[in-house]
Amino acid sequence: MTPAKLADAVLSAVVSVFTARGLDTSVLPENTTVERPRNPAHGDYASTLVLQVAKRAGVAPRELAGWVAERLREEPGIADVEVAGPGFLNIRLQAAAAGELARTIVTAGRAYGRSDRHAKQRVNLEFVSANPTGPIHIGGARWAAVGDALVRLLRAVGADVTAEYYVNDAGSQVDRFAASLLAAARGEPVPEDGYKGQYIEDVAQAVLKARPDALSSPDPQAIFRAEGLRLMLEEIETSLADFGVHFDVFFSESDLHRRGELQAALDRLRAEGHVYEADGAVWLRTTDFGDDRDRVLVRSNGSWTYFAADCAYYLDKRQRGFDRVVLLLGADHHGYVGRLRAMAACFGDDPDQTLEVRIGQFVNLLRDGEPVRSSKRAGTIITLEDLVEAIGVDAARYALARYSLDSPIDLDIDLWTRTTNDNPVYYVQYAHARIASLLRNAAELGVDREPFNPALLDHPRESDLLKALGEFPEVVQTAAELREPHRIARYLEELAGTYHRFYDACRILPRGDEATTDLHRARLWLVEASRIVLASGLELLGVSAPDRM
RNA sequence: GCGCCCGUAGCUCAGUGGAUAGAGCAGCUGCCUUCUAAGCAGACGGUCGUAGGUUCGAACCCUACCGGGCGCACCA
Repeated sequence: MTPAKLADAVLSAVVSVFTARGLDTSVLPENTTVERPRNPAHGDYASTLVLQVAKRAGVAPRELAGWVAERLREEPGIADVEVAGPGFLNIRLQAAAAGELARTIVTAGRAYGRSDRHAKQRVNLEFVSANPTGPIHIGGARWAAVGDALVRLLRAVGADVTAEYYVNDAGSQVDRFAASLLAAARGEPVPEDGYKGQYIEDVAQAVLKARPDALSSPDPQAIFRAEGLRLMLEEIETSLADFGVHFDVFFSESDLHRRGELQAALDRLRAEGHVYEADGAVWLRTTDFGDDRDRVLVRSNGSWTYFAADCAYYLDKRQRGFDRVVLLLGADHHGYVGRLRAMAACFGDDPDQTLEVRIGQFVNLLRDGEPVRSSKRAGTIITLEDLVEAIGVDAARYALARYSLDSPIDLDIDLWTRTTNDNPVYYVQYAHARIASLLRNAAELGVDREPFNPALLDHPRESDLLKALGEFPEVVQTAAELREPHRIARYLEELAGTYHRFYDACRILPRGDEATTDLHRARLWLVEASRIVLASGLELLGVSAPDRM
């Protein structure tokens, strides 16, 4: 029996008690969940549903709990139900019902934990979107790891997701980039406000190689601009691909300009009545929808603001049919949230429904416990590629995805490069490799899984493992809905620990010339189920599940 | 000054109103003649920043304060 099915059984027991006693069923929720108590004395699962509804139903919680317990005990698969404390329901499953979960998981395979709950949702998830004026730095690496995991998670719950990268190829920073390349190609010092670093030199040379005529053309900077952007973007795509991150769309800001979408967005906002002119500039009255101050769309010199492009971009996404626009931004952009939400409202949308801005804290790099300064302009960036080279793709992705977005990450380079066994990802991967090895041995010994008697899985470590495996679907769903992939990593660490403890306490394969028993076979189901969930969870994070370590 | 985020074990961090608050790492004590010891067991370690409030119940929700990070352009 899965926790979800048990929760359904609890709810229907409550409904039937309410109906039988003439209580007001409208105070009941549409669905409920069961918890896994830490204390084994509190049963395999516990429900707090009675506590939540008793007061509004006008019944004493303990009395209501008693009625529900009586009804629940008749449910097949349930061994016992106790009323505890103020009205907790502590439920114990029959070993056979609990053990059946192993069959459920093995039968479902990779589909276990996945659902179509959000199948009707079309989501556009934009992340990284680093300026194409340099390589992806360590901060961008975090959004790449988290964003890609989120894409996988949302797809796991059935959402139709487009992973998108916004290429800021139209602003003045691109001019500075082009000017820096040109200067480097001419052997001149880069401009004061230009970009520094070896990569500028490299890209400049690459441009010259592709376009030997660049310096003698009528507008050299235009060539360095176009070619430089192309090369830089290529490099960014390559390092992301090496990191296992793929985007469905690289969306160019200059395309928005070229297609006149900024003007179209402005017209639309004007028609909605939120645009006015003052001091020679064109403003959007975002204060109508909670922003601190109104925002300029067209400067008094006639040029578009970056924000105007944001408006056009949002409108473009909506017109492409996305009903949910999700942005992953760094903490330095949190000041944008208010204006972005207000902008969506100015278009007539309800930002609570259509726009979601997730703010992530930065990655601080430490070397010997000292912060490492990372500045793109000064050329002292630590890039995604540096990180991968130092600690590998698996460790890097895992390290960047295992923390809450709200939490800044202190990544000590020396620690991560020096010690590999301190790394939690190995703990999880090792559990998978251990299982793979064991399954190879089982195959060699000719141990089969049939027949399966789930009632034999009644050892405490076996029950713990079954319970941990049973949590996976809800963890996936919660992680997807809250946009918090780190929950998957934390879950996997817990599952790996539970497996290691099971492995330590329970012999799985027959030793020496022992005969194969039904217990060996039953445990093999449990082991295979564990492998499936570990591999499935690691896949959601984009981390490999090795068969050997 | 205003806004957002954070404050939980020595360190790094989990914990979307439930029971005795957890994990990893560091440090201590044990466990490999047969399934991977990159593992396991045990002990140690806490006024959940402070003070109030909300309720059957608060690390979690509300208010104030303290401390830290990051933002507050006709820059991008």
